Amino acid sequence: MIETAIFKALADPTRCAIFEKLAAGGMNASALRQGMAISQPAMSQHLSVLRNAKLVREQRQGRFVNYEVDPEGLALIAGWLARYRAYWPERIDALKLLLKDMDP
Amino acid sequence: MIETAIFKALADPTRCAIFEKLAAGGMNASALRQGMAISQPAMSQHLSVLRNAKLVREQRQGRFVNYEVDPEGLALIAGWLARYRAYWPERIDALKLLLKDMDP
DNA sequence: CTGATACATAAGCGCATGCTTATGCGATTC
DNA sequence: GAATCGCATAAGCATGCGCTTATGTATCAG
Repeated sequence: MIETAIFKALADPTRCAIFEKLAAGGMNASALRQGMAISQPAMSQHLSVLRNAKLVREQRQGRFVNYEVDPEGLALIAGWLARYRAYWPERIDALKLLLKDMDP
Repeated sequence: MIETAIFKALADPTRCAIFEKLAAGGMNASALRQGMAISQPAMSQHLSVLRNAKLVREQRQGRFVNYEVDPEGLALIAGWLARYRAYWPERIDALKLLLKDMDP
C-alpha cells in the first residue's frame, strides 16, 4: 500500500516540517537544515523517506542535490481522500477552499 | 499538530483497513473484528487511536459501542492538502474526480 | 443474584523508528 | 594531487509502537 508509506512519512513532525519548508520552494539538503536543529545524516534519512513516499523528488546539480515537492504524493493523498467523499458534506469548508481555483 | 496525529493514525495498515471498513457503514467493535484476524484489545486500541485523530467517533448503544467515520478528520486532511494546491496542476486527475459531484 | 457479553485498560514484550557517530564517495577548489 | 564540501550510508542505541495476556467495568439475560 503506497498510501501507507505516505502517511507513515508524514507521521513524523520533523518530516512534516521539512515537506512544508520544501513547499515554499525547492532547495538543497544543506539549505533545508538552516534553522532546523537537525544533523546532516538525519536530514538525509528523512529526505530518503519522503522520496520513497513520492512526496519529494530530487535533482542532482553538481555536488548539490536539489529537492522539491513531488506532486505525485499529493495526488495520491487526494485520491485516497476521494474514496470517502460520501462523508464530506458535513464539513467541507476546507474542501471548498481546496477546489476553489480548480477547473473553473 | 493534529494533522500529525491523523497521519500517524493512518500510518498503520491495520488501522487503515479498519477505517476503510467503517467507511462502508458504521458498526460496533465486535462486528468490525469479523474477518480481520485481530484480537479484541488490539481492536479497542486501534479504535482509540482513530478516535483521538478525529477519524472516527463513537456512540454508545447499551453495551455496544457503535463506531462511524468522523468527517472532521477527513476535513482536516483536506485542509492540510489545500495548503499545497500550488503543486496540484501537474497531476490533478484524482482531484478532478474528487470534486466532480460537489458544489455544481 | 449469577453468569455472560461488549468493551476498555494495564503491563509486558519484540520490533520498528529516529537519532547519533563514523565512514565513504563523487564533485569542486586550490 | 590534496583538501574540502555536499550528501549518502552503516552501525549502534534509546524510544515508540503494536501486539499479547490478564483484568476491570458496565450492560444484559436467566
